[in-house]
Amino acid sequence: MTQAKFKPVDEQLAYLKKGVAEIIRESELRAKLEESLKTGKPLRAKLGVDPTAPDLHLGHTVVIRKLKHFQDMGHTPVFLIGDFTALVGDPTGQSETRPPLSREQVQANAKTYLEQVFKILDPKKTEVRYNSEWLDKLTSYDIVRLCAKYRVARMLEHEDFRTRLENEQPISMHELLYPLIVAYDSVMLKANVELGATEQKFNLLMGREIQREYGQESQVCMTMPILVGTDGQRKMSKSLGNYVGITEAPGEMFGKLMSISDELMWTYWELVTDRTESWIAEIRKTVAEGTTHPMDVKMRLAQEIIGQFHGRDAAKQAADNFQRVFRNREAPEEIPEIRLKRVAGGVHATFLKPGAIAEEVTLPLSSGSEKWSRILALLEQVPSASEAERVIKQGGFEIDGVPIGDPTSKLNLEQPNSYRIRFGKKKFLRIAVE
RNA sequence: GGACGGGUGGGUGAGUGGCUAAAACCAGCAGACUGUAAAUCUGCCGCUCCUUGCGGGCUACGGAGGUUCGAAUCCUCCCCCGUCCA
Repeated sequence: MTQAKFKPVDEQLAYLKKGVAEIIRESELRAKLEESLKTGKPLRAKLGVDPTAPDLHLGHTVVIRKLKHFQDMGHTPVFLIGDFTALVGDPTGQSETRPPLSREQVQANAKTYLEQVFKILDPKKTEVRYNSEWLDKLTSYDIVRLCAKYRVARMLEHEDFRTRLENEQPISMHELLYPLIVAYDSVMLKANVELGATEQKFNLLMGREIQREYGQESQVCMTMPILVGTDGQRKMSKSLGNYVGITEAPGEMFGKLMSISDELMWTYWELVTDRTESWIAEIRKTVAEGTTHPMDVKMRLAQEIIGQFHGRDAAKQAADNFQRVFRNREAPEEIPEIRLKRVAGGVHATFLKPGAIAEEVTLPLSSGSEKWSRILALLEQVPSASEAERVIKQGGFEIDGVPIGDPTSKLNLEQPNSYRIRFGKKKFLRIAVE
């Protein structure tokens, strides 16, 4: 434990400030860093996450990456899993009360969450905590005392509560408890810094006040911008369908990242890569001058991001594949294959995906040939046969490179053959009749 | 507990007895354009069947009944939400 384990305060501060939306207060952060440098004691940086859904997307990583920055600077990342608060439900940004999760769901989510988080954080240096550790033990007495420390009027100042009141939408009692409980977590963890997205500001600030009430020095709040989703409009979220999941296949991620607008790409450089601000500014200048093509910069961005989760090679491969399919308009090198085989009482289908386990189903098909629209629906390549028919009518269907516009065209199930299918923009598959 | 307002397709939201698979907008999908995109334009956008047609059937407006030739629209009961008053 020597003082040399920390870098000079200015250097740390510069590193920690990259991409942040707001620091409350920067002067306090500086003071804490100085104190830690002097005593050799690392700061405790808290990030609380509710495992309400099992899958992380890039939006979540913005703030996790900031926690990593603290780790990089030698401080202690405290990764708090809100297994208790997940049962309460964060009202932030919610227009409705969330359906409560069961303990089992929360446990399961927490596990997969951590696996994903450790793609970014170093598990050996991270303090992982669960807030049920202390929240389960609170007595009614403790809860009443905690509630006594905050005023209703102030609670209702929270924008989400306010707008819900205005819009005549329901607010449940337990939702008012959420910010208080999150603040209490900071007390229990003795957090020096708490990270969160900008929408968490209210909750983070509450931590400052409640810590003071419990005789602790207030934490510094550091908020990160919300990552805009691939639609370029709204925040990235799974329910809006504008997300890039970090466990998604490289090819999938590549496609999604390339679909963001040129303008939005700069935000992604800033929030989900390790490039410095000056590096980003430099390359942005060359694009503005026309010496670098935005598409190439975007492909590079996609590669860098994918590399974080899948490794360099996979990222490179995804890039090559993208080049092939979308720029050269060829079929991808490896496409999923479905083998169909006539059996008694139907047709047996085997799904072969590159790098995945084969799956098998039996389809209730009796006639010798069947319409493509129905086949694709039964194989769950489209939501419904109507949908498939629509796409076919609109020219989104090709067999072996030949557009098929006739919705009545059929697949002969008796004649062994192999077909290379393009369905819509992105879907390629091979169907083999045996 | 009382008074009032409300619950429509993935979302917002129009529609007060037939012309309504239900306006409009958003999202989504396909095609065109392009440097992947974005933007723009065109079309589609409940499910299903076939002879793919301004075709047939089924399902749908919180739930259950009822009135009617016919109900998202009228009636009854129930459930849910909000506001105000207590």
